[in-house]
Amino acid sequence: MSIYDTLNAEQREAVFHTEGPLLILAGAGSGKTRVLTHRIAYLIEEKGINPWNILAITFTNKAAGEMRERVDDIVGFGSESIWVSTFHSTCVRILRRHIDRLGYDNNFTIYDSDDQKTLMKDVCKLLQIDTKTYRERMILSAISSAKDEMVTPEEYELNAYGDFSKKKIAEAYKEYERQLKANNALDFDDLLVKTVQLFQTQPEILEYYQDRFRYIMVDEYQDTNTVQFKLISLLAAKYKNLCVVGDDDQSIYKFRGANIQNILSFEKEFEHTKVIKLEQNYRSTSTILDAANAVIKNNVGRKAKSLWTENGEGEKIQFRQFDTAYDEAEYIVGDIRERVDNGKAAYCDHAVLYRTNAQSRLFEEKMITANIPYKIVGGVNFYARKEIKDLLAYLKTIDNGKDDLAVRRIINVPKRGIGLTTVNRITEAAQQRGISFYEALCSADLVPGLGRSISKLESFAAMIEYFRKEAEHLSITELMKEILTETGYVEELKAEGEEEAEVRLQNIDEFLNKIAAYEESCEEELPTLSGFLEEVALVADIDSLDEESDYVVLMTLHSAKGLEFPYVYLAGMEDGIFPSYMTITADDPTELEEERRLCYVGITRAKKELSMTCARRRMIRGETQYNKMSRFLKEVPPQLLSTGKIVEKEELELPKQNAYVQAKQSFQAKPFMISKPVQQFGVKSGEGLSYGVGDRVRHMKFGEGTVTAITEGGRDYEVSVDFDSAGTKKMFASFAKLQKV
DNA sequence: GTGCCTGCTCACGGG
DNA sequence: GAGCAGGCAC
Repeated sequence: MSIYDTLNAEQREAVFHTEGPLLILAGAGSGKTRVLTHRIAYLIEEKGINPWNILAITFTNKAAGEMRERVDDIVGFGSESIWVSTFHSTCVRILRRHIDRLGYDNNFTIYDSDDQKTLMKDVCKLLQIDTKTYRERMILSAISSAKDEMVTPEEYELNAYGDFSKKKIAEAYKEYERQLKANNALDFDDLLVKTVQLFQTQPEILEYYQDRFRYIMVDEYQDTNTVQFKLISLLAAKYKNLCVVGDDDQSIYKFRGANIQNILSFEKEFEHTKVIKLEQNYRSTSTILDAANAVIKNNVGRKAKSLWTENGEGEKIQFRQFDTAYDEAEYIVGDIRERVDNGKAAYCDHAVLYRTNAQSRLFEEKMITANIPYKIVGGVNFYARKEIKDLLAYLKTIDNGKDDLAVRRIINVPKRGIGLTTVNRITEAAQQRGISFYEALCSADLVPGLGRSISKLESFAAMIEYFRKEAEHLSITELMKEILTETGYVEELKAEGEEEAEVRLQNIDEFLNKIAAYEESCEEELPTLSGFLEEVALVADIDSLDEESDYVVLMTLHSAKGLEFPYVYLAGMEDGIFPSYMTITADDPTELEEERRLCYVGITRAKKELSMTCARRRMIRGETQYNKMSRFLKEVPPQLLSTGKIVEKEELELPKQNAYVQAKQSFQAKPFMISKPVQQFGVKSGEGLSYGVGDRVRHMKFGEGTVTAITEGGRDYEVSVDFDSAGTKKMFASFAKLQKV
């Protein structure tokens, strides 16, 4: 009995087909990761391929981490020399070694979208482009699309012939590129573009990597864009042992240039491609699968596919419509709480998926009140916080003095009396002399009109030079600590004493932890400053989902791709949210199709049970919006849905019950048929609670305290308690389970 | 040069 | 609702 016996016929065919181009069309949950990992094992163990010669590319860090883990499990010896990484980190690893051939320093900086925006602002100022007519983001997204298609600034200009706004963008593109290069920096798109350029201009480097990566595998192939396709085509051109796995129904990244044509071009670019379809689903119940199929079949532009499963029918899909987004969040949180308390599942068996990151806040609040451990994936990047960016700018300045953006960011942080006027004078001088900002600053005495600032500039430069010297023999952690004390950064925050400063200090501690974690994780390779900065730039969430801890996962539908959970909640199923307002109003019907594929991805994440919820009104950007239920919901056959306990009319008009029971009941199951808001029950504040304002109460976690206020908060009572040790907290009566003492 | 206030924009998604 | 740019007073 070998490990390959557990595979079905098609999966085995894919595993055993090792030579030549292979296209695997794998439906959701059809075990494609299993195929890829087994294929790697087969290559090494049965075909005697050196693990060193294998490259597996994924889209997200999360997917890469998961694949890495599974490969380690199955391969055992030698698995660490297989490259398992994202497109972007693959490129960075290559560029770090060879980008000097393209005229960059090998310790280039990577700009995130904030940096890009800052740079573009400078560009627009320089070219006198009015950012009211041409928004920085608009220009940047045009440039990004151009780079995805490998269009150079010069080509862009040629194409723009006669089109005024395109011409403007072309100008900005050119200058943006010039400044990036001057700063020795690359943006995310450049990582791919420059790698392709490197391969196209340096045949011997290309050949080295072709020989190295004799066996290449690409996951989520449907989401590759033109430059990514070019990259793998170049790498695989010599041996043609390229295996790509994709599902056109799960293509959800058209917005960043994903090109479905790549699946079609694949068979053109690589002759004699073997195509294998995986159609048996091992993940979900047939109910969930039927719903997914019913939704996706409304898309016109797709390849016919028939997913099937041997799994049972399972539970119906739960559907609820609520009055407000608060109610929705409470229902979901309460449902999870109940299932965990009943011992039916652990926290980590649950995932809450939503369309936009902004929706996470409500769930976060409710999870905290319900004392449910949770983890938000994605969202505001830790490394995008102000204090962290400041500290990173120090490290970048020390590592790469050409990064003007970084130097300018910290030249007056903490305050050292170097103002905007001085910075502008230096910028000008640097531009005139064609040197970097930092170089100009070092010879400040040559810059006219600086006056008294010169001494301040000199001491700043002396400090950076001192750090550079220290960096030679200190670890990154030690260097960072040195920076924190020498610059007075921590001192300044401590002096503020505000709560916000407190949070920032905690984040700095967290940052030090992350540095330490990086230094530990580099076992053989020496931890370097550049290495750390690179990891930070590429990894959104350094700590990926770890299996050890037990928590509910909150994330966007996009982040959820490739993952699976026994219990999945799709929240915010409303027209205007999902599908988003932009796609509903768009002229292009394919945008709605992309949105529908996203829905398909969401549904097929669920293994056992799926719940879909929506709210009649919710706050968006500070204003209340009234939404209809999502059109995708209506595409699910009604017989697959359950709307929970239907409360009869009489029951609604029953004499007042105990308010606590009522509150609990109303958030547990509020079917969408009820049009009468529960608030109208006519219960007065505090009635039915065993305690009132001024009473002493006990809370499971926070201990004893005094009730200061009770207000009616929609479904439930909101109770404010001044705890003796934990401070004042607001909580919902039904969750807090307060005991009168 | 610094700090505060106002008003504008932003939000669709990830590396 | 939040974060940021620009304007204005000190």
